[in-house]
Amino acid sequence: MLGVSWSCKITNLNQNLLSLLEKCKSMLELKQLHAVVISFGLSQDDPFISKILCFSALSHSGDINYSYRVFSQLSIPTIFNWNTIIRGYSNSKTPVNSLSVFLKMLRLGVAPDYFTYPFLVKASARLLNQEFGVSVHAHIIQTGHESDRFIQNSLIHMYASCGNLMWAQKVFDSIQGKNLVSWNSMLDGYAKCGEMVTAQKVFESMLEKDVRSWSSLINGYVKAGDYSEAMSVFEKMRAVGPKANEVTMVSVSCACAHLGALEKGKMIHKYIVDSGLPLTLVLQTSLVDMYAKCGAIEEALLVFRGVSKSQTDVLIWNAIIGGLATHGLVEESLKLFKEMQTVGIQPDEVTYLCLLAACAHGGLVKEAWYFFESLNKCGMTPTIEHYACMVDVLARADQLTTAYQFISRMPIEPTAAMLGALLSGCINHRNLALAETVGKKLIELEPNHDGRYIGLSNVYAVDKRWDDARSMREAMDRRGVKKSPGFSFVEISGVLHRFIAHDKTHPDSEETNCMLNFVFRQMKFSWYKDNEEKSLEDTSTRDDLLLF
DNA sequence: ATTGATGAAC
Repeated sequence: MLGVSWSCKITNLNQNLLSLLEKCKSMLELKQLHAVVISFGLSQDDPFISKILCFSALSHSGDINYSYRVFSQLSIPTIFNWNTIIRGYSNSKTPVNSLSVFLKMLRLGVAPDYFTYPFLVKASARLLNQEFGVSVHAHIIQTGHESDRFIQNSLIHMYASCGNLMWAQKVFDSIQGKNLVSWNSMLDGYAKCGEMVTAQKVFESMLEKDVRSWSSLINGYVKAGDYSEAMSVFEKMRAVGPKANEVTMVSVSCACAHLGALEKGKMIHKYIVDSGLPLTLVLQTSLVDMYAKCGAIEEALLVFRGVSKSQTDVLIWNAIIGGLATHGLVEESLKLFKEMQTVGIQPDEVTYLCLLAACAHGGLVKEAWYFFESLNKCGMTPTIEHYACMVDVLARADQLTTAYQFISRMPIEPTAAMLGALLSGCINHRNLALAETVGKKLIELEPNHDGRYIGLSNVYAVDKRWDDARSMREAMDRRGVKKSPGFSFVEISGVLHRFIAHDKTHPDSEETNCMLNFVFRQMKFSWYKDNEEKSLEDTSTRDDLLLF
């Protein structure tokens, strides 16, 4: 009697424990339940251990390292346990550990199964390591799993991620009975590699399309820099396609950001709210960035302030700090940086880049040096962009010699953009001797870049060396450098208008130029008022050359 | 139990 009752109680306890493990929400809770499992002597008991491994390896609030520690205590892990760990690492920050665990498995003579390989292939894809991918592929063939569709689909993605579209296509062609995932993986592969003509063809030949197909195509156009095409695919999707989701909207708002299309951006925002899509942090970040890039910094702040501080991460702080910096709202930008530290978000390399950009706009040399040094103190290595920003700060603040020395003492080679910043500093602050040296260096560095000749020509023009200035035009012709026409976009009532220099095809071209001339004359007038000592004749000739 | 996607700076 007693035995039956006890075994009944234990069964109940086990059931309760299992259901508690299934409902587990946090690592703290999981550790408490794990303690119970251990105290009941069940630490080798598969159902419990499997649940513990799954939560800590796969859940969003899990901890893969904890999972691995539990795993390594097992005397005989099941294949399911092995797969859980490999899968967990494949989604982690260190996918390379998936491959270490795989090697361990092979050394112990444990046979992987058809669940193991998709995780391993994913790990190789995330590492962008084709060598790993190919060895995993070899194992797949050796163990006779090459016609598993899950495995084949993951191989397409891996090869495409590594830039090997030919092999991705080969795997795709070999699939008997391709499914939507096969098609989407192939489409996404072409789109990610910027092969938009092929991507478009694949998309059109698909009989069945889902939200991922559309999103891949849109995102491909965004990554390829064809933002208007991305927008028109989205319009078409709204008309005939499936309902857009968060990923679609992130791509679309990124396209608006690059187009500076505020009206469209606002429509996108409205669409997100109206269609009841959850405003996730990723989406909010892209909205903040979109509004900032479209010049609507107030709207950007509104979206940003709508996120509760405890939900924020470094990316959204960077978006708003950088947005304020480009709007010249330097004080606000630095204030938000302080606020970010109060909230406890650690700044990263990009944060410092935004801060340096703010300093450049505000002429804050001391602060820039402080940030540049804190970057080093926090154990981060300044990138070429950080150095470029510092040069910009110094050049704008008329510390040209310091800027020049800074460049020569850098541990890396200077970029053209960096010398360009120095050059414009030299021109603005009339250090023409240094300007000429830098201008010549720039042409040496980029002899096929039209702007570099114009840069040096501008130096001569400011110096009134008109013949030298004109000779730059000849130097360009001699070397066959073509001046590519400049163009800009203007959005009026949601319609994008493109203006190319000297292009008169726009219906309102005449009226626009009339207005521009008016504005230009006004500007000149106020410039003359501020610079009365400069002679009128000289400047008109100079304008001519500066604008060629 | 499995495969396919998205955000920040330059």
